Amino acid sequence: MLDIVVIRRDPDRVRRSLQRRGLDSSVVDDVLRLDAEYRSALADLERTQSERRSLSEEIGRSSDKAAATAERRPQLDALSALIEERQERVRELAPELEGSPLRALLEHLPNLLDGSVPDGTDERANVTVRAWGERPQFDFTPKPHWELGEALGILDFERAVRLSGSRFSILKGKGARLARALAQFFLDRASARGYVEIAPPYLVTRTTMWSTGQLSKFADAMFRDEDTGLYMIPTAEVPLTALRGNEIIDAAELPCKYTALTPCFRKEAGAAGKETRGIVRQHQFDKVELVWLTQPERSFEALETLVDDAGSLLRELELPHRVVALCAGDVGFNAAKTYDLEVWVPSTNTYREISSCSNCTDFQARRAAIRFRRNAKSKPEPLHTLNGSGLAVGRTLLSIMENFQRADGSIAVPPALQPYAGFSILSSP
RNA sequence: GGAGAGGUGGCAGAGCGGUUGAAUGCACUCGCUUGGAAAGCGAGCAGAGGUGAUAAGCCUCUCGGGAGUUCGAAUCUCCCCCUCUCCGCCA
Repeated sequence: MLDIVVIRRDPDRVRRSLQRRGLDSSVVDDVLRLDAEYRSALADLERTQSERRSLSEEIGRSSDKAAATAERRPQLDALSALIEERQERVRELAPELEGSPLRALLEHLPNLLDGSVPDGTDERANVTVRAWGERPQFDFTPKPHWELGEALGILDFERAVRLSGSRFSILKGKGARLARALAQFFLDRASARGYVEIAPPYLVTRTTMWSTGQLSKFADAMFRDEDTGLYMIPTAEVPLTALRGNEIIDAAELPCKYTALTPCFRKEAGAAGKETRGIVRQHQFDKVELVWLTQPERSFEALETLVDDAGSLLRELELPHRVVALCAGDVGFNAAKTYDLEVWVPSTNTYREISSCSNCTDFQARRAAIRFRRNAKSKPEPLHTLNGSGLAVGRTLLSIMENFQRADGSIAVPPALQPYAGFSILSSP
């Protein structure tokens, strides 16, 4: 949620950001108009409330309260009627009330883009910041991971479909073990870099989901239980970011860094027909997430650290990859700036997103009411939140399979992972 | 799922219809005191919104959430949520 005060004071900045995202900036005028109406209605209401309040206090002070009430009766009744009327008006306009037009507009305004975000409307305009590693040279034709996996008996798509339908997969034997090893490896590295490991709920309330900004945009992408109204998390970003919601954090405690391994559930409703093969895009996948809560002035520096935290995993696993700064049109709803980490996938001869690291500035913190106090005297203010994958287990697994495949269809395990896996070669049983 | 108890400021904990946004204690901030500290003393210290200069001041709202009764609600009524204890079920 954007700060309404910023919209009031610097509407041009908001318009510019919307335009860069390729969105209609005229909503800003609607917001300003509704906001002015709301504030004038609020002032009217408060004036009337104040009048009635002083009358009530007079009654409270008098010795004969019944007489005092009777005496002021007509005035009180008139004021009460007026208050009711004006309350109704305020209710219609209030930005904090669900269902009000102003709230609806505010809810759908994406975060302000940072100035350093490159221009552009879609992923073609994304800018490669740096690349790391040598792409593997094969003296044979590299196979896609699903072929390798099925041949090795570690991936089973047929039975997964039988159990749960399309976009599910089953890992078996050493495949399952390797996935577990990766998750463990990621968590250990995150801990070493100062992230506190959290085992959060995988089901969260609508309010929690709303507070991290998932609901306005991703509502139809999420699984939800009808009975309880609980949502299955699409990423651990949700519980980790909302973890400190409605709290006022001491500045000395910042930055707070959290990590969690969780399954992520996504309907992938908009992705029909895309990437139906393999384990690239699934309804359920495991991911280790990294989340920061920082002081505002440190958040962009934190973003660079976060990207390095995620990148260090790929370096250790010796997976060739690049870091891409998303262009204006490609940066998500919550984020002010995003870097994607893309890993090399030999079978498609392309880089493929394996981590997305975003600075959400105060956008989520405002919704979730995560605030901090600079010192004992100062007012609470929203802090900045960041999140990034560190990393997606399935996508890492498939990139290891493809990058480390050998002519005989076996797969070498990256040295860093071997202590976790307990084996160095994955071959047919 | 059943029965009971309870949800008040950063924490603990009073208040149970009238100037109470809230006693008291702890924590915290500032000052006095001190060689320095502790203790002691004095002052301050919830959040949100509006207005103002992102000041002071002023105004409104908030005592789990929502609705209601009343001139007036933390206090009374109803609904919901949550926590705790006991019982049941259970990985």
